[in-house]
Amino acid sequence: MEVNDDRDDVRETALSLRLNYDGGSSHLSTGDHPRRQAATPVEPSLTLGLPSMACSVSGVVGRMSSSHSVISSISGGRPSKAKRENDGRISDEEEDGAARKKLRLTKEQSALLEDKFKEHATLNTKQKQALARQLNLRPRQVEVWFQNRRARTKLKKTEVECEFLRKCCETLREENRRLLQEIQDLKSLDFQAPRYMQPPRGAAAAATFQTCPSCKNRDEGGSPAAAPKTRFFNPFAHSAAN
DNA sequence: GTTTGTTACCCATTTACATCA
DNA sequence: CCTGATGTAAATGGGTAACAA
Repeated sequence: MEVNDDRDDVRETALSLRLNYDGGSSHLSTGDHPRRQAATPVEPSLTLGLPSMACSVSGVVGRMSSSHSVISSISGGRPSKAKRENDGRISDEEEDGAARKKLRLTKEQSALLEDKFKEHATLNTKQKQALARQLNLRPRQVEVWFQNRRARTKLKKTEVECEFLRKCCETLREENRRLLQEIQDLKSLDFQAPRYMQPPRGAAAAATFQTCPSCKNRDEGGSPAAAPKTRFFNPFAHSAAN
């Protein structure tokens, strides 16, 4: 068993994964199983991108190509706690009788998986098996990688949407403040509006204000609603009274 | 039409490990 | 150097849907 002590490799792989979030268009592949076709497609990357996410990964990828190892490394660690039974998913423990070890993908494996993910966010059985052979991994590992990759994409998308909504909220809040200030300014102005525009004062108000139709209907219909009558100002009635 | 088994997927969570203070 | 905290990716387990027998 090879112990991976190349921390830079791991770090660069993790970095490239982060930088590649939503980096390419995702397509739902045509699966060989109907269930796959019915699966929820992973949505294409958002056009709304944060500047920090648009940075190029070419430098990272270029450095990644310096390594020539192909077989993924497995690090030592604690023994596995559980294994799944009657599931068809074979754990490391079941497969080789040893404790579960966490596989660390090589840079080449990660890069190829990323490339495939950009082409298709999901894989059908044949694609999965072919990719597994190409990467010297088990199909289950390829499947898990794609599942986790879709989850990361979804999480990133959610974060972007959350940020977008936060900015929308702030914009609306600012607009609300502006409008409230505008109302305040208008109220403070003792401008002489045309008479028909002016709200009635004193005794004239009683003759000018009318019960709104809905309240009127409710009252006449004997509705038990105890809400106070809503009255509204009818400038035309006021001007007609004059 | 209903039941059962299979397959494949998503999701939440756990686990293993690297990194850093 | 050691250690605990933290972040991240791989892996697991549970649930569900579609389909065939």
